[in-house]
Amino acid sequence: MNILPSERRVNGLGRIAEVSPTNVPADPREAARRLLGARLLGRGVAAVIVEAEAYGGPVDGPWPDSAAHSFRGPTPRSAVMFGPPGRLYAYRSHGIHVCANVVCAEDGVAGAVLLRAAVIEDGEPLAAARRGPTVTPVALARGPGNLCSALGITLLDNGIDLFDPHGAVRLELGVPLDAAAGPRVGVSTAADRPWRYWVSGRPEVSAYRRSPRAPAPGASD
DNA sequence: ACGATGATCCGCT
DNA sequence: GCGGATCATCGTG
Repeated sequence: MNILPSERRVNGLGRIAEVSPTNVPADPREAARRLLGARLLGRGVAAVIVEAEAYGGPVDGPWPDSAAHSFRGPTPRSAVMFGPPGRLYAYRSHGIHVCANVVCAEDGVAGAVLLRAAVIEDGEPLAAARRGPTVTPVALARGPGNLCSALGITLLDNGIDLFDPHGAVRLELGVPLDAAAGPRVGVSTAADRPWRYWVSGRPEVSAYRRSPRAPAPGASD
């Protein structure tokens, strides 16, 4: 029920200021777990991450991942993924939505974490204003596109340093949390790989949907 | 230059 | 559960 142990809580959902490393594990799977419970501060809204997915890189890298944008090497869109860790990789999905990743691998290596859902901790009226009048509180930042919308993250933020204390969008790590794990949402390849992590029981976690293009569960790929 | 394809979302049934 | 919106991106020719 609680995101953090009760003695660490602030405002029912909070986390702690003194535990705020400025880096994230290089391995995208460890980084995704580590980002659960982290606080994302974006343009008047604070939100605690409760769902994230790990993405690797090309076949010759440490985490070959055919589902990653970086799989076929750097392109103009995916260039940030090959840069230094701690940066924001923001991309447009389906022409409309913006999705946010935290680059975790070392400079020159592709590896990142897609932020999929968060609990609005502060600035809920602003998040609601961005999302629209019919959206319920648990859905404000449920889903990667909705999360960016609620926090005011746009493509213009692509490449910013999330650990810059003066940045417009910032990240503060929290205490490590237990994570449930399962397959990633909507990927048509590597669809069985359990690289999606979430905080059990949180209603803000998005629903799992398998890509209709993915092979039948359990088929080799 | 063109066609296929989405790391999605929302509304409808 | 299903399908349409909607267009940038990327690979291919």
